[in-house]
Amino acid sequence: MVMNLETTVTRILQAAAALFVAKNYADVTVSQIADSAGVTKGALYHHFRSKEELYLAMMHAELEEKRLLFSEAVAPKASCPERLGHLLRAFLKLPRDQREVMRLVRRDINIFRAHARADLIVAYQAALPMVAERVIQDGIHDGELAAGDARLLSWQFVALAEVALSRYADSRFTNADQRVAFVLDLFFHGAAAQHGVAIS
Amino acid sequence: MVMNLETTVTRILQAAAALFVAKNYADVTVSQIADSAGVTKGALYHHFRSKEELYLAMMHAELEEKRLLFSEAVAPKASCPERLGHLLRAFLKLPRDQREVMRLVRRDINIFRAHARADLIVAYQAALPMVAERVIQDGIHDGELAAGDARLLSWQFVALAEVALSRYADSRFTNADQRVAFVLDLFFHGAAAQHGVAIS
DNA sequence: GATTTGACAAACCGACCGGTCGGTATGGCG
DNA sequence: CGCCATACCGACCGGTCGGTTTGTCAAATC
Repeated sequence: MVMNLETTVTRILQAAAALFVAKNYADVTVSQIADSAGVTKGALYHHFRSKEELYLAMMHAELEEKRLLFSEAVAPKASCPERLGHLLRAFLKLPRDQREVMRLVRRDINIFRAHARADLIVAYQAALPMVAERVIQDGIHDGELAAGDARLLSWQFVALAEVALSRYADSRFTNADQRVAFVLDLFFHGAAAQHGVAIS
Repeated sequence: MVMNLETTVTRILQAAAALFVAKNYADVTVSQIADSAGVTKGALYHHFRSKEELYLAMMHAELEEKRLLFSEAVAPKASCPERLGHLLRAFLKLPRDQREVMRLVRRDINIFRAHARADLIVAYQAALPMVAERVIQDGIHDGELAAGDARLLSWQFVALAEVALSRYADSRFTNADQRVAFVLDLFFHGAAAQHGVAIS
């Protein structure tokens, strides 16, 4: 026994991730997931008690993976903008559908009961906003950022980054550096025209 | 004949809006919509050919309403920040579920076929981002904003505004003015600490 | 080598839901 | 009044989908 248990489970999780990114929760059937993973529905239900449990397992696995990735990206000691730049670059290096997984949380958050929902939000926040929040908190502490609510600012930062990753934005940037610079500049200095700013 | 045709249709549309805000497209049944509107499913299907058509009709009606509202809000001649402030205030004055309707577009956009999807996106963009875009374009033209892609900037602005409308943000602001000022300040001047800025 | 156990397959079930359809009520119009 | 169009009702159907049940086979256990 055991044997390729792990490969089967991970194959199911990967198939589920791909399908849930491509289609709505309700429009993805467990049969499709099973087929896509090369197993039968019976096998799938042998490893997961329900469609919901499978979805949640997939999301938590993905989010934990991202959390580790992003945490490492901002780990080096550097200035606040540099570290947020590292974060953005780590995000950009992900293949498109890996990035899209982050979007699922917001899309599907209201289809689960309160308990599962809260767990998902916690996992999502740990994966991305809280990583940014810690960097921003350091930035506030070091005087690189104006005093303010670090959590709110981190969400704002993530929101700006997401827009800069949209399909429309794809056509506006020629490379990743440009995109990163744009987001950082907007977040730190805003969109107003510079009228000869004096930096101390 | 005719008579309360209009009231029946609008009651169905309103019931649909409320339900689709509260639950996923797939989790809202047409029977629920009919019940909530005080009619039978037969009556509903007398006025709408399908669930999808009903949803789309509801969304287009809502978005057109918002488009008018927002367009009026930014109409007065004023500075770019002032006009964007008007836009934010118009948004804030809406009851919560009216605001949430705007979120539906992003949530449900990928459950329809290409044609309906494109229509929805156009209606959404006309309702909010393009209103902001025109203001931002004027701002760039008048030198209030740094030169840049007005469309991309408008999306960034909307993204910032949405975060500032989140439930968490609710707890960080005591009144609407504070919220508006926060978003405007962040959008125009960024989050960096001010080191004695000289404005011409 | 008999038995247990876990991984998987395949057929199946029950509930639900979008959509249909035959029919009724109402009210304008000639 | 007779005729027709439109608003609306409510029972019903076909299909789908999450989940279950039963069976099989191979590896582990004794």
